[in-house]
Amino acid sequence: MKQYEHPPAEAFQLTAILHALSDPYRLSIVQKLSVLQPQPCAPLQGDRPKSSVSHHFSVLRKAGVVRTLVVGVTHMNSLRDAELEARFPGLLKTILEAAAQSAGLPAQG
Amino acid sequence: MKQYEHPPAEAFQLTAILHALSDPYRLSIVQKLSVLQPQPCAPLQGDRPKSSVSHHFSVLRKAGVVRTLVVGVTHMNSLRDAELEARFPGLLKTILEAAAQSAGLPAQG
DNA sequence: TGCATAGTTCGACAATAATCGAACTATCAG
DNA sequence: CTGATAGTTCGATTATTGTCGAACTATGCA
Repeated sequence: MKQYEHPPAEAFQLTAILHALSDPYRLSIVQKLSVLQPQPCAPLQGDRPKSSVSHHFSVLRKAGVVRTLVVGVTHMNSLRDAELEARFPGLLKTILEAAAQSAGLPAQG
Repeated sequence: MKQYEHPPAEAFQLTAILHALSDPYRLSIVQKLSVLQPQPCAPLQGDRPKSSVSHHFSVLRKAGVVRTLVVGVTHMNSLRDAELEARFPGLLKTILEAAAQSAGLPAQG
């Protein structure tokens, strides 16, 4: 049950995080994780082939946005929200709010 | 004195903004603007050739991060902070704080 | 009109990133 | 060991970005 490498919070790079979140597909993964966590890759896959999904998760992992825990045969992903919050306070939350806002402003109008 | 096109705030795309800010050079421009605004391109140029600088400003403009006002022979740039704040509350501020934090935590240690 | 300044546009090239099929690895069930 | 499942790695292709010199545009000043 080999695990992944994850950068420590001190090594997080703001530009890498912004880049990771600047892709709509990856941003949508992060949004989904923010409401249900942890979650395997499969239900987050959408219509993409597995190799693409794997690539995007790897970008998210390397940026420090997501942590992947190998448990049995599935890979459980969760946001590294506490570490992100400690390193870059408010960043993830603000971006998620902005994302929620831009994608069909919920039940208000 | 022809002016530039700038997207209206309603057309801002979160992913485009994140992408614009995910480049270290562009992020540094935005940081400099945040402390002194408005400012022409020249003093923000760093060591890059004019054509590169122009390209990066164009990315920032198209994303809605920067507004460029042509006044006489210089192009005065400022952040569209109020509009950004209205559209994506806290986003720019949080990113700027994160940027300040990651680039050499000031006088503390 | 002529020249300097500030910045853009063009076009070519280099580097980075996204996409996807196919083959592979690891774990679990039988 | 066999088969199934979950996801990765590889390698090739394409698309998007960044970079920069050279030519260009617009304004201001003499």
